Amino acid sequence: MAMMRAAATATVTAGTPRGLRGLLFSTLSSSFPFNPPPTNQEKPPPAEPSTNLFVSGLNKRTTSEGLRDAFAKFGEVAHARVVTDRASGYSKGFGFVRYNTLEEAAAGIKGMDGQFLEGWVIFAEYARPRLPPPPLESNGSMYGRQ
DNA sequence: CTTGAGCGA
Repeated sequence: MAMMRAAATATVTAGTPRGLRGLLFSTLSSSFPFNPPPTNQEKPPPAEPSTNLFVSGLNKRTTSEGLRDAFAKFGEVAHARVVTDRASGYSKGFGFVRYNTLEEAAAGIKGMDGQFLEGWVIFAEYARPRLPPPPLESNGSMYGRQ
């Protein structure tokens, strides 16, 4: 009795890894060849063209002046601002740069995107409009509307 | 380090 069990266990244990591995590999290879990623990873443009530029990856010590000076090489910078938390006064690590024309903005993005600034690689792309104001309707604010 | 806030001219 004992030898039967031992023989069976040994046989199964010895043959399991190879058999399973070969089977799985074969199945996976047939089902998933080196095809391109099945995930529909679309790559839409960063944002619609705008004169406002969003720059991220800034160093904590980088200031609006540094941004303006860095982007002024590709066009006239109408406005440059590094976002900082006014509550604590700490830099959030990103900023915004506005040009007067879309051509300058595009030049600034293509010229500064992926470049190093203050020791950090920065990313530049078109910025989106700021957070929209909430409808904010509540009792007391309405004076007979609705 | 990845989407900002200000109001005095």
